[in-house]
Amino acid sequence: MSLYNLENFKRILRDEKLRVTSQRLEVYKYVFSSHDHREADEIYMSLHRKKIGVSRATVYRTMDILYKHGFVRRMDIGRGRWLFEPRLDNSHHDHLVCVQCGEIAEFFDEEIEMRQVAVAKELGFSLVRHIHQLFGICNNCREQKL
Amino acid sequence: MSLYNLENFKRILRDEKLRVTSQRLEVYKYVFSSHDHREADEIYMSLHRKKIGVSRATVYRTMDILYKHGFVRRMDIGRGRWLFEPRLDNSHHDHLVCVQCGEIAEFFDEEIEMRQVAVAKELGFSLVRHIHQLFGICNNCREQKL
DNA sequence: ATATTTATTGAGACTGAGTCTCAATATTAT
DNA sequence: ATAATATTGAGACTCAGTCTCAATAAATAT
Repeated sequence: MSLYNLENFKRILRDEKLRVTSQRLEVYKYVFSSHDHREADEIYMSLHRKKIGVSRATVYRTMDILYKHGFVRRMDIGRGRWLFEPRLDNSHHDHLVCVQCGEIAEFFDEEIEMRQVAVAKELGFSLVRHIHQLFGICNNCREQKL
Repeated sequence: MSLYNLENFKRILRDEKLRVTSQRLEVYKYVFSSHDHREADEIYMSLHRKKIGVSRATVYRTMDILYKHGFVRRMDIGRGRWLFEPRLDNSHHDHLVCVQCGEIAEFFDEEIEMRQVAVAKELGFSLVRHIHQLFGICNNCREQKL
């Protein structure tokens, strides 16, 4: 059972003195309808195709709320673009992306996490956050090349 | 003595059948005049202030050439922006950025590098490249807060 | 319930780093 | 010197994302 169900989102909105609007709920429901990583514009277009009327501005604004309250993760994919994914549990992970087909795998490595903190400390920094993305070629794509 | 001196750049241009133009040389000279990490537009503006006439388009095009031929590194700082730094040696490193003052430190950690390859392999990928940025608060900024 | 207050929405203008166009110009080869 | 062709630059364009502001809808007070 995920912490992040619709009722929880409504509660947070109320706590923050934000209004519970049908648009916000539609965006939430769509984002949490799968585990997929999506761009904000993709979300807007999908809702649009499904005849669910939520403007582009509202989708972007709602994704900000979801991000700021920890409902979704945000992955910088360059050129000013983000990929959002629903946060289904509280575990941290980073991403491994296939440069051929775009497939995304998630990883978490205790050793890397610890070394990051240590490296920062050695240089006189206290670590706040990190971006870590690996790019490679997945098994599928490698086989197709042979 | 760095591999990357002006003569070497000219040689590469000739080898690639690219023309040796005063604009390209000016951009090169400016980028290699310090170790600083700069955005393309900063480079354009600096040359402009120094009354060195190189258009914005040419600065961007020249930075592409420098990047593609390994003269500079490029660091994605989000929202479609890049930071360039002259590559003064062949060693790989990643960055640690102070979220308060923007100071940039460089790091290289053998352990992290090895784990990245291992993690990718475990998930069925062969690693091609990675983005790894740490964000923290530097000693200076921490002290100023006290 | 109804009125009042005020947050939210949406169409479309705007932003800004970066890219592209194409006529004029500069470099290289002959 | 001339021909062939790559490069340049001014400014238009791109595109994800942000902002504006009048109209609308939620929440609150009466």
